[in-house]
Amino acid sequence: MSQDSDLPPAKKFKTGSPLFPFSRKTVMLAGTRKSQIPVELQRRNLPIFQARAQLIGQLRQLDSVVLIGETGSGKTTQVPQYLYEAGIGRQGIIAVTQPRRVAAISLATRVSEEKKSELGKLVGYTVRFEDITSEETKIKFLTDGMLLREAIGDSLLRRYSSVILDEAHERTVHTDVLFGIVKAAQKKRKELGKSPLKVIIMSATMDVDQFSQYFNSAPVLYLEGRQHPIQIYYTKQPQSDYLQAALISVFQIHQEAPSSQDILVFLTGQEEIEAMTKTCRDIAKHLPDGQPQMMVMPLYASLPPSQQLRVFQGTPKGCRKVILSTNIGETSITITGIKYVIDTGMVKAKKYSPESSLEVLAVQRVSKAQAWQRTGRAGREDSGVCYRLYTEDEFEKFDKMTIPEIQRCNLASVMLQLLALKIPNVLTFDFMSKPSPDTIQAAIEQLHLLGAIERKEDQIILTPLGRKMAAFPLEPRFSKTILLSPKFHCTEEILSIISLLSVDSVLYNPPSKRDEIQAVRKKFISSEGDHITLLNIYRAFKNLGKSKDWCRENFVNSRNMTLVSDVRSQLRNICIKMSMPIESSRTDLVNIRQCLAHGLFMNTAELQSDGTYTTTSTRQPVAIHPSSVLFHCKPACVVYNELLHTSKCYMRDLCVVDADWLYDAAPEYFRRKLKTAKN
DNA sequence: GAGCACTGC
Repeated sequence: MSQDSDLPPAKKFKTGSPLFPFSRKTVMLAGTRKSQIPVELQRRNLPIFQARAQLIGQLRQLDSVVLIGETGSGKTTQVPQYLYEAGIGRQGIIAVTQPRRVAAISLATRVSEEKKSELGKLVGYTVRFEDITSEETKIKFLTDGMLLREAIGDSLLRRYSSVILDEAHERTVHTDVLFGIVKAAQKKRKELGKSPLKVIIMSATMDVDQFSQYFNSAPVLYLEGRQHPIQIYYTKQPQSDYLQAALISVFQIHQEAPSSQDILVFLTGQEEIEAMTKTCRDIAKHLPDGQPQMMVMPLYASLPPSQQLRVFQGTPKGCRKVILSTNIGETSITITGIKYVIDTGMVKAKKYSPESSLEVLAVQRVSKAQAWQRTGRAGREDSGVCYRLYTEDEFEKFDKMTIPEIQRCNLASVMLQLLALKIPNVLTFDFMSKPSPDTIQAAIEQLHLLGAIERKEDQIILTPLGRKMAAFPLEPRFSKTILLSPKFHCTEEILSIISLLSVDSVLYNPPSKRDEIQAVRKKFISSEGDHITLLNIYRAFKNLGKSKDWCRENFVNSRNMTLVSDVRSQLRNICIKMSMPIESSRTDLVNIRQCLAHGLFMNTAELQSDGTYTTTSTRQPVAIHPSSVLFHCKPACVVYNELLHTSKCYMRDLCVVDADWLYDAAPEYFRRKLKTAKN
C-alpha cells in the first residue's frame, strides 16, 4: 500500500523560501458518490444492501451491537429502515441520535423521502425549538442533547424500542452521558421484565474495543464503505512555521494541478485564517501569466452566513477554489469538489483544569483520529491527495484519539442532569471514559454552593431548587439566576440577559470597522457593564420590530439575535410552567444587577491597590477583556460571565456590583474566602 | 493595555 518516493509536488514555485520535499503514501478512505438515479435503486446500490439480510438477522438476535461503517456505507439512513421493515421492536419508536441539528433534520428528510412518506408522519425529527413528529412516527431522528432531555422525564426511555447512537466516535458530552443512560435503561428494563431496549452504537473505524467492552462485550459488525484512494504526503523535515509551509504547499499545488481541483487547508482560528486569506490573495494577484486564477475563501463558525455559503458556490472556469478553514470543515460543513487537503496538524481546542477551574483555549497538535478525519475530506467523490505538514515520525507521536470532551470540561451541568435522572450515585456513574475525581468533586462543590444539592446520610440529593434548575437548558448558575429573579422583580430583564449570554456573541467586531462600530454602539453602552449594555441592545432590537436592517446598521449578528429571541421564549415558557411570577423592573437597573450578583457570586473579581484584578474564588490575577465596555474602567467589584485564558486570563461580560450584595448572596462562602485571602 | 476552536439543551 505504501510507496515512498522523493517527489516534491512542484519545483517551479518561488517565494524566496526553501522548498521542502514530501514522502508519499497511499491509503484507502471512504467517500460518497452523488447520484441522480431513483431512490429505490440508490438504496440497493449502497454497499450496506448486500449485507441487509445478514444484518437484520444479527440485529434481531442481539441486545447491543457496535456497528462500524465508514462514510458512504449508508448505515445511518438504512439501519433504522431495516429495523422498521423487519418489524424489530414494532411496539416502540426507533430513535437515531446525531451530535448536530442540521444532520438530524437532513437525515430525517432523506429517510422520509425514501419511505415515500410525509416528513413528520412515519419518519420525523426532534431538535431544540422544532418537533416534527406525530403519533404515527416510528423512526425519529434527534440530537443527542434532545434525547438526554427526554431521559430526564423518563429514564427508562419507555417510548423507544431501539436507540441508535450515531457518530459515537465524536464523543460529545451528550453522547457520552447517553452511553451510560441507555446502558442503565437496558439493564433496568430487563430486570423489571419490560420490553427490551436495543442499543446500536454506530461509529467510524475507531475506538471499537472500548465501545464493545463498555456494552458488555457487544459484537462488532463491520460495514464496507465506498473507497477512494488517497495519496498522503508527509514532509521529510519537521516544519517550524506551519503557516509558511501551508502557503508554499497551496501555491505548489496551484502550479501543478488542473484548475478544477479545489484545495482545503486546515488552520486554527479566525485571525490566522484572515491573515492567510489576505496573503494568498496578494500572491495570487501577481502570479505569472498562464496560471489559473485563484479564489481564496475563509471558513470559520463566526463568519456571517452569507460568506460561509460562498464555499459551496462553483468557481468560474479556469479558477481554483482555495478554502482556509478551522475544524468546522472536519465534520460540520461538507464541501464537494475537494481534491487536495493540506493539514497543518494543528488545532485550537479547550482544556480544563479543575484546580483553577479554568478553561484554556490553546493551539495544539491534532490527534491521529483527527488527522485521518481531515485526510478523508480529500476523497469524498474521487481519489484525493493530502499533504501533511509534518513528518511521518511526528505523526506517529500524535495521540491516538482526541481526549473525549467529557474529560475536558466543567461538569456542573452534567452532574445536575444525572441527579435529575435519579442516578443512584452520581460520583460513581458508569462513564465510558471517566472524568477525573477532581473535576467531579469541583462540579459537586459548585452545585452545592448554588444550593442545588445537599448531602443526606452520605448521599447527594437534589434540593427542590436543584430540581427546578435542571428543568432549564442552561448552565446551573444561569438557571439559578433566573430562579432568583422574582425576588428582585426583574424576571423579564433577566430572561433577556441570560438568553443573550447563553448564545454566541450577538455583536460583530471586524477590526477593520472599529471606529464605525464604536460610534454606532455608543448609544447602547452602560457604565454598569456588558450585561446592561446587551440588554439595551436587545430592547432596541425588539422595539424596532426585530429588523434585519437594524441589525446590519448596528453590527449585530441577526442570526444569533433571532436565536436569543427563541431561547428567551423557551426559557419564559419554562418559568410559566413553574408558575413563576414574571415581572419587569422597567427602568430600575439596580435590581437587575443585584440579581446578577446573587446568581453569579462565584465569578467575582476585586480591584487591587495596584490597579489589577484578582478573582475572589482562587485569587487568580485576571484582566478585563478588550471587548468589554468596561475595558477602560476600574470598578471596585465585578461579576463576570466567564474567564478566558489566551495571552492573559481575561474576564468576559462584566457587571459592576456592590461588594455588600455579594456578602448577602453567599455570606458563608465569602467569610471563608476572606479568611483564606488573609492567610 | 488588545482578542474569541466547535457543537448542543
